[in-house]
Amino acid sequence: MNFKTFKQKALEHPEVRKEYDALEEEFSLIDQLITMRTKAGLTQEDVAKKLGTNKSNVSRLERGKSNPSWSTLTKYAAACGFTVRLETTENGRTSA
Amino acid sequence: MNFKTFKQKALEHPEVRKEYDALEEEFSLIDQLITMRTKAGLTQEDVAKKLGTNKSNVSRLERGKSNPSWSTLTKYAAACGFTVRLETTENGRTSA
DNA sequence: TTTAGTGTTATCATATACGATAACCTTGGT
DNA sequence: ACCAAGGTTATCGTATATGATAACACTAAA
Repeated sequence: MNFKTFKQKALEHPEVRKEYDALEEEFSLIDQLITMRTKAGLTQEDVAKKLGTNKSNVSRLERGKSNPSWSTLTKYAAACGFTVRLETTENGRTSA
Repeated sequence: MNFKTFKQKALEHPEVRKEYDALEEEFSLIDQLITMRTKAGLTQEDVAKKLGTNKSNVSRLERGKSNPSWSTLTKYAAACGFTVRLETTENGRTSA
């Protein structure tokens, strides 16, 4: 069990999850995908069904084996009960 | 001249830009792309060169004629001097 | 240890993003 | 009116994202 797996597992526990939510962390796109699903308490198959696809494809996405399109990210997030937005940061300052 | 065009034009003026930066607005992905480039003071051709591609493709992207991949968004932003991040918002609350 | 649930990998087919090129349109300056 | 800069559109080729299916791996619980 590596750290990423550990983190995702930990999020399944309400207390951990609660503390975690308090933080504003920055991590990889993949981490964010997995975290959304974990927070939603869904399996890859659950998400796949909502997306009208298969769990293998969800796995591929979460394993970073592809370079997802914006709509894929949007749909995946929606299936997990999230909305997404592109946060852009100009060299130095943060912005719209 | 429609509103979107007007907004982009307005951003070229320093005073407008300055006031605009103060706001945290939320708009479409395309708006964000165009705004990044406008803020950077670059032409589509400028960005295209930095990306190693052609202005026509940049136009296609900004006109919403495609469904860009995450890496395309990242590269485009970098060419404009920005970094991007996927902001995920869980139904109701905001999160990582 | 077997089993069920979950996730992973491999492979193929199809849709589409992206690059290249060329022609065209729009607008501002002269 | 002309011109040049910036932006748009059309089209084609290639790479790759995504869907479908099937086989495999891992873990926890009985």
